[in-house]
Order: sequence, then C-alpha cells, then structure tokens
Amino acid sequence: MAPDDAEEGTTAAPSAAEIHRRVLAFWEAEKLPERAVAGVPGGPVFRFTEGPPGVNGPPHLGHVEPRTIKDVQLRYRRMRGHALVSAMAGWDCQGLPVELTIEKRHGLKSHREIEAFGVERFCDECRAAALEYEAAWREMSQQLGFWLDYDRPYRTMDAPYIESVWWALRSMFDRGLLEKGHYVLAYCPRCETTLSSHEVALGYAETTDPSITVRFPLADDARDLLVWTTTPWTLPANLLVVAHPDLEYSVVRTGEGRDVILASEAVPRYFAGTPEVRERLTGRELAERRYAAPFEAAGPGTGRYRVVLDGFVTASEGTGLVHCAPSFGVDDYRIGLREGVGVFDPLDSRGVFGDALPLVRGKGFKQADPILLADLAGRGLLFRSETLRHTYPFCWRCDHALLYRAIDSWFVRTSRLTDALVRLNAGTTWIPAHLREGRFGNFLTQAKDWAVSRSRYWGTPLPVWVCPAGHATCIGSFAELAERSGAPLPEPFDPHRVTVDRIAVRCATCGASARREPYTIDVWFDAGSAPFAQFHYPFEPSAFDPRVPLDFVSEAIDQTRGWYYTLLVIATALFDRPAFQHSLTCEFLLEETGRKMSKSKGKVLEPIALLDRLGADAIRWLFLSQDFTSPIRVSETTLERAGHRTLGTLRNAVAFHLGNARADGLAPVREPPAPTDLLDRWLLSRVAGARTAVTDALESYDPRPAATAVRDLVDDLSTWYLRRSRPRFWAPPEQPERRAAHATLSYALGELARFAAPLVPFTSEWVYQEVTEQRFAAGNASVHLGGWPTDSGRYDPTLETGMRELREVVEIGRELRHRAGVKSRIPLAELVLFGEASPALAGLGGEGEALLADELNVKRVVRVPVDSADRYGEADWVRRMDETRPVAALPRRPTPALLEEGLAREVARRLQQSRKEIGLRLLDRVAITVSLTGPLYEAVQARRATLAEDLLADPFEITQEALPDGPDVRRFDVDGLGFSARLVRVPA
RNA sequence: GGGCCCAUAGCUUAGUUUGGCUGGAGCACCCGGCUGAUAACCGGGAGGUCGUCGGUUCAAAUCCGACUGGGCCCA
Repeated sequence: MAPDDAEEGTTAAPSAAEIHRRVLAFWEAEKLPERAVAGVPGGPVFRFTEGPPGVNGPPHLGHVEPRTIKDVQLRYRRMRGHALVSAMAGWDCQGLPVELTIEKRHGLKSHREIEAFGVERFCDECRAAALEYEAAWREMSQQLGFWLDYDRPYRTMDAPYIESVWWALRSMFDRGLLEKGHYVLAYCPRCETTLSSHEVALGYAETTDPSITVRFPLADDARDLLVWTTTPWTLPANLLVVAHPDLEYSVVRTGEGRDVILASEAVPRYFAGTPEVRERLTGRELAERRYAAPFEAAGPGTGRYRVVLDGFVTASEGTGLVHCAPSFGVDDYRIGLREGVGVFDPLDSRGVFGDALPLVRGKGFKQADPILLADLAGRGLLFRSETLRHTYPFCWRCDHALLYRAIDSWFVRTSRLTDALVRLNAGTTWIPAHLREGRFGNFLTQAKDWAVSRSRYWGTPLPVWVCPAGHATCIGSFAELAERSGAPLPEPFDPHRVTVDRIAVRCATCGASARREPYTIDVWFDAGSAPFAQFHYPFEPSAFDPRVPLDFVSEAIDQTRGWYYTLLVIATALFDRPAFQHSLTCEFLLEETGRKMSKSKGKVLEPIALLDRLGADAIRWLFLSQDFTSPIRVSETTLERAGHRTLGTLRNAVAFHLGNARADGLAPVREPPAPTDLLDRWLLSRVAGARTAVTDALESYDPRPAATAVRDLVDDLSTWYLRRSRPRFWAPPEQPERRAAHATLSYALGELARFAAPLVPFTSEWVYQEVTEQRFAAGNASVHLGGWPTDSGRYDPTLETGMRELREVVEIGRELRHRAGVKSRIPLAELVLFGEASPALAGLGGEGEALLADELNVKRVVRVPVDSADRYGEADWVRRMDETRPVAALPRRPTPALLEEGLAREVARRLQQSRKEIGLRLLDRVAITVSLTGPLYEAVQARRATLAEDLLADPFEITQEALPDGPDVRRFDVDGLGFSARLVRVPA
C-alpha cells in the first residue's frame, strides 16, 4: 500500500480501489463517521435535512449523483465547524412502492386479495421490506462516503414520525386547509387509488392509442355529428356533446352514408380536395340538438344526449365537437355538473366494466377499446379509425395506464396558498438558478389542490374520523386519540391501519361515534414533513426551533415536483416560512444510449460493485467535474476513466513525493513555509488561490468551480511544478534547495488534501495520512476532522500572471524547436525574445529567465528590440511572428560544442536507463566500461568526471576499442552513432 | 398548445451572466520527448461554417429575433 520500497528509488502509487478500501477500513476502525457526522457541537448551526429516499428497491447508480453533491456541502460545513442539524439519515418507508413489492411477492392483485391475505400481515411485510432495502441503501451510501447518521435514522413509518405528521394534518384541518371533495383525479386502477398531480407528473410516457372519429346520429335528422376521441372506453359513459358557441361548423356530404357535421377548420383533415359543403352554421345553432349516444349504457336521464356549448372546445384537434363523459375528465365533470346530467361511471374500482354494458362486461378499460371499436364499425358508426402517438400518464410505480375519474378524496387546499408559495419561493436561491422562476416557480403559480388521500394500506393513516351525521373530526396526537376514544391505546401503539381502523372516536361536533375515513395519505406528505417530523416535533422538546427554514437541500431534478414542492407547501401552510434557503439540483443520469437511467430497465450499473471496484472518488469525481445540472451520460467506460486524469495524476505526484521524502528521511511540513525559490513561491500561491476558489464555491453551494480549481491545481502541480523542480528533489537532503522543495511540496499536498476533502474524501484522506506521515496509524487525526484551511500561504496574482506568461513563451520556444528539428536534449545557444517583457513576466527576474532557459535547454535568454529582427535571418534562425511583429527566434542548429554536450547527455541517459534495467537501486555503485568512437568519444571523454559522478560509476573506463559480446555488454545507438558499454554491479 | 433547458472538434466538454487578444482542454488518432512518478510523466500535429438564418455593434460562440433539432416538464 504505502510506498515502502522508497529506497529503491521507484514508488508505485496504490490504485484508486486500494485507497478506497484502505480509507474505509481506517474510518471504520477510528469510528470516523460516527464522530464527525453531526459536525462540531456548539458550532454555528447549519440546517439540513436528508430528503428520504424511498426504500422500495435497491439503489441504482442514478441515486449516487445527488448523494455525492449533497455530501460535498455537508463535509464542507463540518470542516468549517458548523453543527449540523440534522445529519440523520432518513428513509421513506411507506406507500405504494413498498406495497407493490409485497403484492408481487404474494401475487396479490386487488384490494379484495390483500384483505383476504390480511392487512396486518401485509403491513408487517411492508415494514420488513423497507428495513431490508434500507440496509442496501445504507451500504451504498457508506461505500460512497456519504456521511449521515445511519444508526439513528428517521423513518416515516415510525410512530413518533407519524404522530408529527398527524399534528401537521390537524394544523391544516384547523385552518380549513384539509377538506374532503369530489373531483376528477388521476386514478390507477391497478393500485386502486388516486394519485396527486405531482405523482402523475412522474409517469408521463409516450404511447400509442386509438384515434377514432365516431358518428353520433342526430335525432329527427339525417345528419351525424362527428366526434373525435383517443379514449374509446369513455364512450359508454358519454352523456353530452360539446360545441363551441362561436365556432363555424360545416355540414359535409360524404359520398357514402349520411352527411356529417364538424368544425369547418377540421374539414381539410378529414376530406381531401374540396368536399361538398351543404351548409355552414355556428355552434350556437347546434345547441340542444339531441343525438343517439353510441352505447347509451347510462340509460335515459334528464337532459342527456344533447349538444351543449362551452368555450373550452377548439378545432385545432379533432372535429370541434367534443364527447363529454362527466365521470372521466375535468372539463367533462364541470360541464356535466353545470348541465345537471349527473355522473355515470361504468367502471368498478379496478377499472373493469360492470353490468351496464354487457358487450364489455368484465373487461378492463383498455381491453375494451378494440371490442368497442369493432362494435361501432359493425354498426357503421366508425367514421375513421387511426392510431396516435402521444404522451399519456402512467402510474409512476406500477406503469399501469392511469385514467381520470370523478372520485371522493381529501385535499390540501394548496390553491389557497398560491400567493404565499410564490412569495416564500422568491427568497430562496437555486442552482441552477432558472429553476426558481422556471420549472419550480411555474408549478407554484398553477398549484392545484393537493389530493392527499389514498385508498391503500401501508401508509400514514388519515387521522380523520367521520360520524353518521357527516361531521369530520381530525385527531392531532396519540393522546388526543386515546382521550376521544375513551380508552387507552394498545401498548405498544402502532398507528397503522387495522389498529387505528378499530378505534372509534367521539365526534367533536355532535358527540356521536365516528369511524375513521379508510384512507392513508400521500407518502409525499410524509417526506415533506421531514424537517420537523424527524424530531417528533412538537411533542418532544428540541434544542432549536425546527420551524425555521433549512439552509440547504439537494436532490435530483424530479424532486422539484416531488419533495421540494411538498416541503414548501407544508412549511407554508404550517409556519408561513420557506422550507429552505438554498437548493442544489442535479439532472438525471443518462445511459450510454442517452436514455434515462432512473427507470429500472436496461443494463444495470450496480453501484456498490462499481464503488468497490473503481473507488468512490472516481465516481464522485465523474459527477463533480462535469456539469451535473445537465444530464450526464454514463457508461462502463466513462466510469472507468473518470478518476484517471486528475485523481490518477495526484496519486502519482504523491507517490513521487513520498518516495523522495522517505528516501531522504525528510519530515512532513505542516506550517506554511516561506521559500525564496520562484517555483516554490508560485506553487504556494497557486495553493492559496485554489483554496480561496474552493472556499468561495462551496460557500455559495456550488461544487462545480471547486472541482475545476482542484483539477487545475493538480495539473499545474504535476506538469509544471514537479517537472521543473525535479533536479532539486534529487539534491542531497541537507541541501537548502532540496529542503525548500520538500517543504513546499509537502505543505502543498497537505493543504490540497484538506480543501479537496469535501470533494474526494477518500483520496484526500490517503494523501493526508501519507504526506503527514501519520500513515493510518490508530488514533491519528483524519483530514475530515482537521477543520477548514484558512491560511494556505500567500496568494500572489502578479507572480501567477508572470508564470502564465512564461509558460506561454515556453510553448513558443517548443514550437520553434520543433520547426528547427532540434531535440530538446541538444542545447541551443540562445532564445531571442523581441521587445520588452511585460511587468509581470519581468517581475520573475533572473530566476524566471533561468527557468525558461532550462526548460527550453538554451544557454541564455536575450531580449532585443523589435526593430532588430533583421539580424535574425531565415538562414540561421527560426522565427515566430505575430502578424508582422517578431516574437521570438531560435537558432536553427546547435554549435559544435553544444552538439557535443548533447551527445554526452544521450550517452548518459542510456547508461542510466541500463542501470535501472539491470536492477540497480538508486545508491548502488556500478563499474562501467564504455566503448565509443568519433564524436561520442570526444563528448564523453571531455566530461568523464561529471558523468562518473552522475552515474555512480567507479571505475568509469572509456575506450575506443570494441567490447567483445558478453552477458554484461549492451549496445546502443545515438542518432546513427553506435556505442557499447559493460555494466557490472559493485558489491556494497 | 404552453413553459424551462440545451446545441462548440469523431466523443466528452470550457468559454456565454459582464460582447473584444489566434475559441481553450481531455479522450481517441498521428508524431515525438523523458537521467531516480515508467502499467507513470511531458510535448507537437491534425481536427471546429461555435445548429441555421437574420438583426444590433467598430467588434458576436457570447446580446436580440426567427427557424431547425434534442431533452425535460405541463396540458
């Protein structure tokens, strides 16, 4: 794991996965999450609430993204010394999703079967399933390094939590915000319950439906109304046809059959060419005409089967004549009510046709479509039959097609809160910012009443009891329930159905015995109550006021209509306060193909296995280094590459540092050093700047600029600082230059580990443990407990500008070398720069020039006036021009002396390589006999002493005679010049 | 039908708020470098009508409008 082979001079960085496991083990041994999770007791309060994931299935990769961006902010706040309120993990345990799991397990298909199975047993299994999935979620979250208090989580199914939810419902009831109504609602016939609008929003999908146009024959008339629908199954419930009073309608001759009536605007959609129009009339003229309904399943009734008028009709689609089934549409219901025709619903609670229409008795509503179509066709009433591709709502959990139907339900009157919702939302900040007024804001302005009751079993029971006189009594606590029922509650009290259903209470209005309304409530109400219900507010004393807004929430985009919305509604209704001040929202992940990943279809990228195999930081980094406010496309390959560049480079840089520091026995440096060297000062400035950038980013809740700052720093550290500083790291440990470089790098890596810790907690912990030489020893401090770095050395913008400019000159110099065709190993006499240096660049002084000369392997850097360019002619120089202005020039060829120096370097490099290849360690001595001729001989002979020293060669013999072949003899080629050498290890 | 977001190299993308140097980078590709990070590190090259059209401006990837295509949400 740690580079223990430092004395060999090579160090391999551990893999990301090794680091991941090592750090996890360390945290576990040190009980780190438990100690750190709540932040610093007594510190400034930072209010957070974990949006409880539904524990109705195992987590998938899509869940990792929001948990990552949440964790970054929480880690930052802990390091800043905040006390986190709250760091509880939270689990959404109830509701349809869990019920579905159990239904599937036992093959239960209806309410009747569940009741036969036993509601109590059913709920017990739901509870057990929730706990089971909670364990999987906990495992994933811990692997991810998402620190929450998993030992003391809040669960929406726990009795204290439910009591708080009851309190909330009661508060709304008392304010007239919780009422019963009869409305047209989305209804899932498979789940046999209504869905709220935000649940419906989760389940829109593209589908193909029939698109049919049906003849409705007018009574006492030889003409037919043309009516268009995509839901043939609603035709049996037809009671009216609606026309627009001012729209123009045409009577068109069809050629076969009776003439038809439709909106003039719709005629071209139904008839090619110029059909014969016999008459034009307005909708008003059609009013009150009676017709024969296609099925007349509803039977006779006052005012049924006639044409009525309404402004909602358009002719942009269909025929401009709308079939009205009051039981199955919002407008239909409204018009039916107005016209006094009643409501006829031929479907039972499972969406199956009953006795009213023998033709389709026992068929589900969708199954009935083809039968109804065939029947209409048989009677000559099917004018046109096509299919239509459109979006249609499906149940967000079971995928069954929804239907809209008129039904009894309890509502939270959110429509009365619209102004407050908009006002409170205006004071919140969002990332991305457009959500506040855009998607979320729009949703608020058109907030409909929230249908909260569900005809289900495993959920918070609606605490409303109704007496025979119809008075509703809402119970707000367990104590009140005991008091009103006149008997103590069972011990222990489980406030779920069966137990609660058995209890009758005294009506608060008339004193009669009241039964509970047999509903559970929308699980989103549970989740939206989390900020206070997790503390069992208001029943248990709290160290703070749980009503005030949370500082921070963070979820994926779907929660704008989900949790964010219910949080705000409940906070508004109960406290007239915003639910949160800052929200950070990520988009969904997409599969490689660009499809949404959150659906459990397609190839599964199993998160726990991936975290273990790639290391959590690689995956965290993937999400943090990209713009998570847009969908991120994820595949096996992107995951594997995610941590490569920045994190891999960092690991190797650390390994390089450790190898050197340990070989030289240099101690870690924690206090900001005050080096004089240009590169050292530059690196420390970069560290200070990056720390500020990360701090600013996280302070404003946006991890993206923080990740960019870390990436750029790692890049600069590896590709410029380390590369340019390498010779100093090879100097003997007692040399001041070696000590300065070590101090700078040691300090820089330690600081980097600290301010990168919220982003990549595993890699940071490893860097910190190794660089500080604590090396995961028991009882040692974690980087995560060390507080936020506030003084990371001096930021020097002028220095950084100068260095940036210097590196630009390097680029130019490299380009010139490339054009001249002279390798960088061959020294050139000079780099000529035209014109004055900028103040920032000049500020780097002679050290800067030396750096430049060294990097470009030129003997000197000279500056000459721009107008002296003529002296650097094409024959001997390569020049870089900026438009017409000369920028720099470099000699086309080395001088003979410089060429010789380059050749010596070539020889040395090959001999060094050979040292390594024969397994010599850094300080091993070697006996070398080298055989060369011509210019190579001259070059090496002239530098014999230096080369011998560099190569630790003793003896170092140079000959012009050929060496005989032998096991220790190697042959080389330098630009076409051959030489050979014998290397033999000298025993220590 | 309405709302929001997006469109930059083969792929992933920075830059767009606040218009201004030759539109940066990574992957892949080609070529090359590297004396103790070598399953590492570094450089060079090629590759871009900045979706299309129009407008504002001395100047537009950036601001405005229309259009095309994509995503999400709502009806």
